[in-house]
Amino acid sequence: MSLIIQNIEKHVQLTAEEKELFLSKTEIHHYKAKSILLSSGEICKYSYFVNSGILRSFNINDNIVEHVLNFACEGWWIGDMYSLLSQKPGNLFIQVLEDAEIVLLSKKNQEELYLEIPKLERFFRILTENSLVANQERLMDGLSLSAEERFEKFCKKHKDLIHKVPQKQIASYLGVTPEFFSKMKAKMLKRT
Amino acid sequence: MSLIIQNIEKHVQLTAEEKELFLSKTEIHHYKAKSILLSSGEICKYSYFVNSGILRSFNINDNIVEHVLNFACEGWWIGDMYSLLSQKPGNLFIQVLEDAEIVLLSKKNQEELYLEIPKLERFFRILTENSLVANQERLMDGLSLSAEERFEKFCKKHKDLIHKVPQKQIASYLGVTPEFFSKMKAKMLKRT
DNA sequence: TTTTGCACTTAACCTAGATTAAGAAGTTAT
DNA sequence: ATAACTTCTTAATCTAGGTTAAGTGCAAAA
Repeated sequence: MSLIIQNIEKHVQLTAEEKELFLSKTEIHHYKAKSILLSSGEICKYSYFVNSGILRSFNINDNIVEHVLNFACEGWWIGDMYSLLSQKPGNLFIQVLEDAEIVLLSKKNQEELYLEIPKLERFFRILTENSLVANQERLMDGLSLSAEERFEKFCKKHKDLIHKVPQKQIASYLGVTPEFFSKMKAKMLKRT
Repeated sequence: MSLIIQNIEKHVQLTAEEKELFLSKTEIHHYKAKSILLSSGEICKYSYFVNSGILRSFNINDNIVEHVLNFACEGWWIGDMYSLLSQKPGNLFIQVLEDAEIVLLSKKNQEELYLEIPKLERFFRILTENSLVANQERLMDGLSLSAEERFEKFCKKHKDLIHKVPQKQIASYLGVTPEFFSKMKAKMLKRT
């Protein structure tokens, strides 16, 4: 059973025909590490589901400073929600960090599927709700926790990622510079 | 035509009967400024839609420090998404800042409505999507903008709120202390 | 009308985290 | 293997924003 169908069936049940229809509207692609799936200024045409590998979304400040919005690994969705919904040019990049197998679902097919399989409207509603809750928590953490506390929370939540992605990108996700992150990490280790 | 129906019809069209059914599943309440509609530790049972007045959601740190998550004025929805979805105790407060007329939609009724009027599944999906996009932008702003820049953005986006809510709460929303906010504001005025 | 209590300001001092710079260590390509 | 890059570390110095504290102005009790 494909990972993406399992993912959907966590929230809504599909018949065999519905599964087939769904899969017929997706494409599977393989990408090497460092590939860019979406660039700032482009219109996002797909939702990306990760079968294997690791992706990240980030934007680049006027300056040249990157800020990581999200990581996605096995079983996660990623995309530029703003651009995907508005069909206007976004300001996110989506990049492969570790060789990846990705399921692509185009916006057009997604909307057709909403009409053909209304249950999917529910699925994506729930997916978006969960994503919103996670984002709100991260927002509040940014307002109320120190960098150390945010890092500890990150470690608990993303054990797998810590040794797989360059730490400068974890620093960026947490909202600190790589230099400060390195210093902080050393201090935390010494304390243990 | 009631404000909440107008709000829904921005995204999906309802028949006269559907409108009636929807409204029959809501309650209208009036609250005085400072009322608390939801406290930390409680399970959130309603989505709140603001007909008039102003609400805010916030949490309180171990310390005693408040952090404003959101403001809601006329035509906006507010709630504790985490608690509402999980039906577990949340950590948000929801409070009235200016005398308000509020439409309450219980979780139970909302779920019944999804079955009775599947179009509403679409409506709430779109609502949640838009909310997620706004949250992601705020998150990125927190990572990449200075307090001044965040304040300028806030002013453009919420002209109405600036003179209606205590500025210590705007400070909190922006993630700075009231003292720093006051200093920053004075500096910005002098510069003009 | 006085008092109590917030909201706001100002100012001195403090610190988490940024910046700059330079070297060490690990990767990738040749 | 070696060159060329990138990531990570360390350290000195700097600053946006926090903390503490005292004072002002104003609205709601009493």
